[in-house]
Amino acid sequence: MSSTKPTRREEAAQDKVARILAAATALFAERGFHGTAVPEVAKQAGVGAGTIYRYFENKEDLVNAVFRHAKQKLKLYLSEDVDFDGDMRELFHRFWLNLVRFAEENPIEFHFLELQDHAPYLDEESRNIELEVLAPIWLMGVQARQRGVVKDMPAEALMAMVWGAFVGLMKAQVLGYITVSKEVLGQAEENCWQMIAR
Amino acid sequence: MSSTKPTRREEAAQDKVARILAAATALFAERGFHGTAVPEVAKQAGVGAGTIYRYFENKEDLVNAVFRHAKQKLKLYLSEDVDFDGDMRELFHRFWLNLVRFAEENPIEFHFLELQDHAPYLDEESRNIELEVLAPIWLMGVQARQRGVVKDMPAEALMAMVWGAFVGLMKAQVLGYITVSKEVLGQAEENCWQMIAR
Amino acid sequence: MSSTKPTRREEAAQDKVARILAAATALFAERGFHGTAVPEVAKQAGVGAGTIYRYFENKEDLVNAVFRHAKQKLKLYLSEDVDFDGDMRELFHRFWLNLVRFAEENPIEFHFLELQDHAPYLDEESRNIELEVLAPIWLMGVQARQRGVVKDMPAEALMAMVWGAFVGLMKAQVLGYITVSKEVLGQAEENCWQMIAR
Amino acid sequence: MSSTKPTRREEAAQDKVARILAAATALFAERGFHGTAVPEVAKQAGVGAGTIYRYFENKEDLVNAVFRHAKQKLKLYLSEDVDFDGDMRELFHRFWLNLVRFAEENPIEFHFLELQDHAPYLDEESRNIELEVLAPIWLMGVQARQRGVVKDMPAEALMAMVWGAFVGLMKAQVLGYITVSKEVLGQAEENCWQMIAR
DNA sequence: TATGAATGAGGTTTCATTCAT
DNA sequence: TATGAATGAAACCTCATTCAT
Repeated sequence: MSSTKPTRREEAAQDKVARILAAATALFAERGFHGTAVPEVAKQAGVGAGTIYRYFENKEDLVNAVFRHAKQKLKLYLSEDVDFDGDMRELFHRFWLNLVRFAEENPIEFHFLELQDHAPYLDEESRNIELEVLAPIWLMGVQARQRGVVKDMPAEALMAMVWGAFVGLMKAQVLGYITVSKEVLGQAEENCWQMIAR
Repeated sequence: MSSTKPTRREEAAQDKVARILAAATALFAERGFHGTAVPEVAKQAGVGAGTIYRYFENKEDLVNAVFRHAKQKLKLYLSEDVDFDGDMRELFHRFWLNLVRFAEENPIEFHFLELQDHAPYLDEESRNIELEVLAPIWLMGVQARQRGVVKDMPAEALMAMVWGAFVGLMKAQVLGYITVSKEVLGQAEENCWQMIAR
Repeated sequence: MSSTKPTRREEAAQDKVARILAAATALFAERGFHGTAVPEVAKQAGVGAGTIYRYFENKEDLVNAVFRHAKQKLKLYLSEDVDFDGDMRELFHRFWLNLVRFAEENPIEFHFLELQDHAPYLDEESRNIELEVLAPIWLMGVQARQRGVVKDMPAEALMAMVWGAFVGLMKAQVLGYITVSKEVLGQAEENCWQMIAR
Repeated sequence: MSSTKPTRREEAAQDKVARILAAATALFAERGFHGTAVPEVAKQAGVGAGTIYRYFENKEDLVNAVFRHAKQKLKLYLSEDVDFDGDMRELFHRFWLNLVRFAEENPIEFHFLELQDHAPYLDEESRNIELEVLAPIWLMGVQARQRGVVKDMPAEALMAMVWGAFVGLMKAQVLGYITVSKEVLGQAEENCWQMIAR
């Protein structure tokens, strides 16, 4: 076997990084980048302030790691069980379910990713992963256009509207305006499909 | 009467407040609340740092004023020429146009309002105005539900999705993924209507 | 008159900068660059820690300012009443007196300048002034060589030895090994002349 | 007997201490005491950071050890082949050669020792060794005075000037102002003798 | 009333030292 | 015994706020 068992030290380090990332994600999501102090992250992660700087160059490096970690997870969720060769409505359903599951199982990551203005601190690697996440969705959009199942608009615009509608629902729930039940989510999916379907 | 013509001093003061609000809106929109330094706001507004504190208690008070100012403007735009007694599709069209016009004519305010997490610093007055803005939209939603023109879902959810779809479009444009032409906006309106129409 | 009287604010600022420079010179001379904390400088200067950063970009900028200020003063002292066309022994005497006067009247600056390893933080402007200080001494050395009054060695080496001998005396005094009286200084001058004279 | 042949473990420990001292000397010489981080010393010495604390109480203890080690070496060099009963010029020549050899063969130690302001961290043992190093030079000075071969000044002052002249030469070389050849060093010795000789 | 220099609390980051392995 | 990850005190620096002018 190539993956021999890691030493206890390596385990501890991985655990520590994981705890730092989790704490940072939660605090950045709640208060934004500038509103979060590094020692607060350390405290919530249960480590010393200096420890964070053993694993991350600086605060920007940390937030980029958080961003990449969350996007990577989103990418995994979105790509689950998708079949680009099958029925488009079915594919859309798949993506919708995957997105719902991601938002439900990772509300903090979802909130963090929906924060505006990551741009000022994202490095190139982070910008690349952003594109990787969008790629399969974009592929679906393009195929749907080609097959004539969706409206005659830029695929990117249609995708942006669906994504936005979903985010709008989630935001309204967070703000307490609505409660998003399973049933509402199901209806919302059909609504979105009708929004884009020809 | 209280509204006799203002003295030159009052005019100067109003001008100063206006410049401070404009500068603050732009900077908060660009860098967020915590990422913006009060002296920077003063510099961009062309006033001394201390002057800001003559008109606003502190930084939080300033951001609340910016929030209220932007929301008030949005409220004005949205309420223009709306007729709740007429055709629902027509009313929807009206709201859509008003929203488009607001976003086009006030991109900075629009961006500021779409920033997440105003919550941590909003005071009660600011939260109230938020509801005032939503009221007419909510009224439209409720009426449309009653008349059976829209889908059988919580009106708030439908409104949230439409709003979200519009925001999604705008965001995709800002991020450079699409260009939102007049034509696309018109199609998007019809798309959104199909999303919610029964 | 071109130099109208400065406002009280300008006076206060100049006074503040002077006090910061004085405090920084003393502390850097005593404990070195890395051994001196900026807030300590502020405290000794009687200003807030932040004030230093209004006048100096950062700690490095401060130490460069200290260096330049001290070197500039040394340059003024050294160039007083020197006559390059007269007798070389007389010129040497003049330089020696000037140097003695500088060290006596500005012991802290002298000590600061004799610290080793300014190099790591000196910027170009600071390196330039270093050369300006050496220029007249170097000129004396070269002339003395040409006229055949001093030994047949590189003028720079002779100058370095004289300078070093003087510094050695001062250092021995600081360390408590000797007391350098006026008389000793006079003898030392003659000794140094004999060291270099042909 | 205590000095039986050392075990391999003892050898390893001595080697480790030697490497730590060498690394510390180089880094302290280059960046000063406060500018040098203990983990950097460890890295350059090829040992773990904690290891340094097994052999030295703390950073101050380490720099004292470096100081003593360098001074001890200097003492060895200086005392080589000196004959206090012989000719003074000959003795002076001997000391000069020894000093030159030390500086040439141990440039780092020489640089370290010439750093100003060791005082703040030197302990008593270190101060004592300083005196041990000066003792033979001082003895030469006193004898030369008694025999009337040198000028009628405090011997300490004469020694300080010679030492300073030599240091001045070395410093000018380090700063790039001159190149100190064997020939220059020989002339410099004669110059120094003329400086102090009656 | 308006200014912006001054302040010092608090932010990011480093590093001497410890201690589990 | 040797390691180096972990710590937290303390460094440098920023910025919300005040106040003399």
